[in-house]
Amino acid sequence: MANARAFAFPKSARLLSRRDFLTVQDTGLKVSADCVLALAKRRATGAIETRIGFTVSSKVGNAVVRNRVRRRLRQLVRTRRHELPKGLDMVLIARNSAATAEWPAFVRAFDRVTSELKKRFPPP
RNA sequence: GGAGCAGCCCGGGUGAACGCCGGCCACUGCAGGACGGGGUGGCGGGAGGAAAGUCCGGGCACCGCAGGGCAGGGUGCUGGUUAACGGCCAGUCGGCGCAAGCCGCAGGACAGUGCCACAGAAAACAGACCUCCUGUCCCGCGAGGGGCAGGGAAGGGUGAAACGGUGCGGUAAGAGCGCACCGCGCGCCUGGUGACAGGAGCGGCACGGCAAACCCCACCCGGUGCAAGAGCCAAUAGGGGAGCGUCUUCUCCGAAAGGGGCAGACACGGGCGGCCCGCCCGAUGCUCCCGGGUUGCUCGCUGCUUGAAGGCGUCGGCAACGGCGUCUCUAGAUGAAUGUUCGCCGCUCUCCCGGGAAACCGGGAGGGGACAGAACCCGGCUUACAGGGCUGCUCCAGCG
RNA sequence: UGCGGGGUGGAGCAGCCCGGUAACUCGCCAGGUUCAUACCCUGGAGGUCGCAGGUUCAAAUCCUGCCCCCGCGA
Repeated sequence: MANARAFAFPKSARLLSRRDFLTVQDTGLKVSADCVLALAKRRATGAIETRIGFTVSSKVGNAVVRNRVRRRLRQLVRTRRHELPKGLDMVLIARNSAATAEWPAFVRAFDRVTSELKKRFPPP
């Protein structure tokens, strides 16, 4: 059943409230990669699923640009979510350069974030 | 063929892989008193002409509203149109353009107040710096200069603007002093619903400009906004603090001190969501302050023949628009869906190769493809926009 | 989503209401003073008044439409 929808990205795998964003941003671990800034924190209880939220501020561009950046980030997370460590809360913040970045730049940035997080949060 | 004006329309298409939001249906099975929630599958739907800016106008919702007045805001040629508008349509006037057309916050300056820098003699009510003319006196051989009395405002100069303009006559010099044309004012006639236009006449020039200065006039406007508001809701929960006056008549309890009740007066406080008059309220209740709880959920919200809805046809109207008939049903998110990646086709630009005298044709490679993302819903306005299409019209040139 | 404030030499700010000359401080340049520097004294340069259009004889100022920055409430 899990294989049938391996690339799904339902709401249960996303951060949805302002409180969650703030705790991750205040106490989480920073990983910087080109056009993206990632923040991660291990979830308090023994939850398995990694939850991810996106932040694209108005400094990045107008509404069309912001939507495109957020959809590309979500596409990355959707297809390669299984590569990330389990049981984390993450926030991906788009930098200003994300407005003009091409698709390969997003892929390289995600590679950096993934390898860095695997070092910081090794599987038990 | 070139240059230009106006109006309308389009805003890439298609395929694969993997996804997101919502609706309906089926199966599954979690919880169970019930509403419900999860998973899987199937079938439909899923951004714009400006969705933008938030500049106006409405719908809808709550609050307020006996009545009156004052503030405040808006609009501003006329007539229509509309749910309404600062929008739109038609016309008038003024300006620009050879023209098609375009632009205009375009009421009132004898209701009042105010301002008009610098320059200039003088800046709004008339006045006279240089000067012109007449008479007379003085100085000087003379040319001429000066004083006084009077007439005049044509000429010079300053300015954005100088108290009608141009021409002819007239005069000592001049002056609407007279005449013609133009401008201005007044009433009359004609046309028009009206703004206004045209005509003949009279007056003999008085009444400078600025109201996108205060203002006056006419008309319009209650406030706040879907985080409105309603339900789940039991809750006006439970808790702490402060305030609720004075005097008088009558009366009740009491031996008295004092306490209570009704009514009135004067204050005080509160409410009437801009203010005032005015009105209402003030003792098992009311008002204010402190403090506590809420990642709240659902409806509103997106269609039940819906809705100031859209398409087509027809009728009325110059048109905006309206009547009738018929067809269509068209996104509903809430850390916020409507995509991401890779191909192909079409458009366009550059380069290379081949053919050709050239226009061009065939093949290959590379690049470009705008402005911009619904957030309660409509009607407008304004602003941004690669490229393309259609219709009508104007001017110029050539040919027939 | 509603509302408020601001944009003036390189920097900070007046002037705007009530139209006519853009003032001040710091900084910059030149000269003086000093053996030299600083302080001080004298003189000078430097501003499309955010952009566009309009009203007016005349606009930083008044009106209209845009752009940008900052702040506040729900």
